[in-house]
Amino acid sequence: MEVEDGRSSNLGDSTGALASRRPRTVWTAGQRDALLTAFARDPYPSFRVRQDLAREMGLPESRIRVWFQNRRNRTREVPRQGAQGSAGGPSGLASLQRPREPGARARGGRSSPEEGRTRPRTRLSPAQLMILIQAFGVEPEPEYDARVKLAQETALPEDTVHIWFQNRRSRHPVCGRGRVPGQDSLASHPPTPLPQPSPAPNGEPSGRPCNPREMSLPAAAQPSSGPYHEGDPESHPVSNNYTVDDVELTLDQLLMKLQADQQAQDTLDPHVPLEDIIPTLELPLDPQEYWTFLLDLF
DNA sequence: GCGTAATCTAATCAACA
DNA sequence: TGTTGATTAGATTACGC
Repeated sequence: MEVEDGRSSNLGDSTGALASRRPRTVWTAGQRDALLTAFARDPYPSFRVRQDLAREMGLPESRIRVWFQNRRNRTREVPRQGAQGSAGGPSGLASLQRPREPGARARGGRSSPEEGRTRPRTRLSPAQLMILIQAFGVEPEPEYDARVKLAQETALPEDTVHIWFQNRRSRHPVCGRGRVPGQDSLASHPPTPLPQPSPAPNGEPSGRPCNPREMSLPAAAQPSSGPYHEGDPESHPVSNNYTVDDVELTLDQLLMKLQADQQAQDTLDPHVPLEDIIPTLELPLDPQEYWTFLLDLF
């Protein structure tokens, strides 16, 4: 599994400043020609085609996907003045209509299932999930550099990390955070610290979930008032006979173990089953039960 | 200053347990 | 059937030339 670093030779380095955004890709004339040719052939290339293009150009597949997204948007744009045809939609769209199945939706719709059409679905391991959830609790909107670090820690492509955060934000909104309209959220937050094993008692992550069900791991033990206990003051302890303190403690241990392993190996192997790690911890509760609880929690 | 890469949200599909 | 990774449209921001 490759980790996209997005720093190909033809990428500009933005002055050495903190990379809140991925350095802007500068296409060569040859690359642009190849992209335009591919776009003329199919504005909705499959994952396989995008991957082939990426390989030819020595760039991450995600750059190819974004180029096609932007290209479609620009091609679709119609003049604001004098535009008409409200009944049939923008006329400029005609050539861009993706072949759709009957009943396919306007958004998120896809053509019929086809081998290699989409990227193979990623199955995140418990260790990878733990790292991501922990990071999300600290910073739900990680900047580019932080995403690259997380990608290295989890051995996932940066793009997959990015998508995971997007999905997570949309499905697990956090209180007290929100994008200010007209403001680039990427530039509006300080550099993202990587997750720490033990948040200070009062140093809870700002990204507190709004949903009581959402117990981002490090924020699990929060007995104080607030949306967490809305209508269910006994909702935590979370499960069985465990208290949140038990969970917090063991999660801390688990994270420290993972980080120690990572330091020892330079990179964390996300494929190491969590069962192999948990028994080595000094747990205040039964490892097997804890493992079951973790699976339930995730 | 313009063109466009990068990023966001929202909606949706679809694989899988 | 619910969860969640992947994809899309559309809008916006900010960087390279």
